[in-house]
Amino acid sequence: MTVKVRFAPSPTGRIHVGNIRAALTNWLFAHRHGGVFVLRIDDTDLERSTQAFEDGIETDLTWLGLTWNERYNQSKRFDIYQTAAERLKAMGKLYPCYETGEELDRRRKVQLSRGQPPIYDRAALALTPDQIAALNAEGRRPHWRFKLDGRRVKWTDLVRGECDVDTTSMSDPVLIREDGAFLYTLPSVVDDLEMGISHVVRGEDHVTNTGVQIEIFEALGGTAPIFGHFSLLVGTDGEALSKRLGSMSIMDMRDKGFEPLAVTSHLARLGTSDPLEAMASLELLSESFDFSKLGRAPARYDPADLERLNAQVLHAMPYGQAKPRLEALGVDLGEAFWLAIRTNLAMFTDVTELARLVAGPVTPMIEDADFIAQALALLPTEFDDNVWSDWVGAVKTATGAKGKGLFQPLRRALTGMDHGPEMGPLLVLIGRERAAARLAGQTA
RNA sequence: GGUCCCUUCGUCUAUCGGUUAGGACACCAGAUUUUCAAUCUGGGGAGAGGGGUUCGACUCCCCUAGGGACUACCA
Repeated sequence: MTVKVRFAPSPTGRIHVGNIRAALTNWLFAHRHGGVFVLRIDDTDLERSTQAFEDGIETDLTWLGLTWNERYNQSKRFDIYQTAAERLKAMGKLYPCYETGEELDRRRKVQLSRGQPPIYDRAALALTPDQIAALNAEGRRPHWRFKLDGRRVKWTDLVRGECDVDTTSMSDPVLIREDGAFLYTLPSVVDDLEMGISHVVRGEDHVTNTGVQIEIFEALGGTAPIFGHFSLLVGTDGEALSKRLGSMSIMDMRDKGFEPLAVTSHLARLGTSDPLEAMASLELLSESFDFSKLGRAPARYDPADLERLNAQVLHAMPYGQAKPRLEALGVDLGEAFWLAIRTNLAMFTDVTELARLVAGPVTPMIEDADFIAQALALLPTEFDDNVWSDWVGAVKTATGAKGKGLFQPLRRALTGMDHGPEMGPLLVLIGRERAAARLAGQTA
């Protein structure tokens, strides 16, 4: 079976960790099976959808490397939905309702206060053709509801196994609004059918929808795709993540300087039985993807894990990949520099600080002037790869200092800091002239 | 109020009736002539609670507690 999946975001905001996880899971699954990944912009809500958010979705997906093979806008496909709606109307599966929003709201509250489930009572189904004609004559425009069969709809879910939803416990869903706008449900089903979507992979917040959607798939004479509902993410305290989602947009992560692979590795591995580690590419990530590895319990999203993964990505980043970015920051000090300092990076932009350690200016920290003076006198004239160990050995012999007492003052004098990259390669990069100046107490 | 799902080390998870309950990350300790990083070695650390079923339960059933989702003319 050819795998064809879709990511269908609505351009009503920037995408965040919650919905990018859906995009990622679909992408990984598609690539694992040589399938097709469709980007379907769900802009049926004309009022809330904006071009800027639509562009933002493309920017974010592209930044993460989640490229798409096909792309659609639902707002350009209304005629297709209209045709499907007419078919449903002809079958009597889609029926007009004239209650106002306030009315519906009031009824719901009454039901709730009586301890009853807030389900639509299907009053509109009792309307006679004459009544409907009268209502229309009054200028009232209906919204349209899909008449549920009222049965247990079953499917075998890729992550949840055997599932069923009892559609008798649900209201008939509104498919078309009073103003004629299509609500998400119908376009989603029609497009899945029309585009030949083989697998619908999404968060478990859609399991109830699946029940009604399968009924619509079948009403339209189609076969429902295979469904997979992964568990949602929660915060570090186990509370719903949705409350903090605003601060976790992909855009923010990019602005803060996180590596895209850290973000994707994190979201791909979280909640799975695979180790939470940074992968070198999305392809590698997709090779280990398997629905059977997904847990059913909500997983905790911990930003600290993202930071760790980000560091991992940096620590393994080859020079060729870093070079253009180093150039952009004006700190491309060569491959030896990159290899010497990359394991000390948490964020890529940390390189500017580390570059300063080499190129200056560094204000030395010197406590024991005599000791440093002795060290300066012993500084070799030839700076080869062994300069650090040769020099330190000589200083050790001359002063009797050892261990921390030996290394710490030298590091402080040379870098002005208590910690940093390994001194061996660093000293070579600093060079004799600057090293000597710093040991002499000068800022260099 | 109703429906559905979930609950194993701090975290993500393995286990699919009989295990010293395994791994990864984190943490702690040690090693690698200082620190940071990396690496290696070792260590502590778990079945939400209560009832059943069974020779035997983390595993099956019920109840309770906690968490999540859904219950829109949002998606």
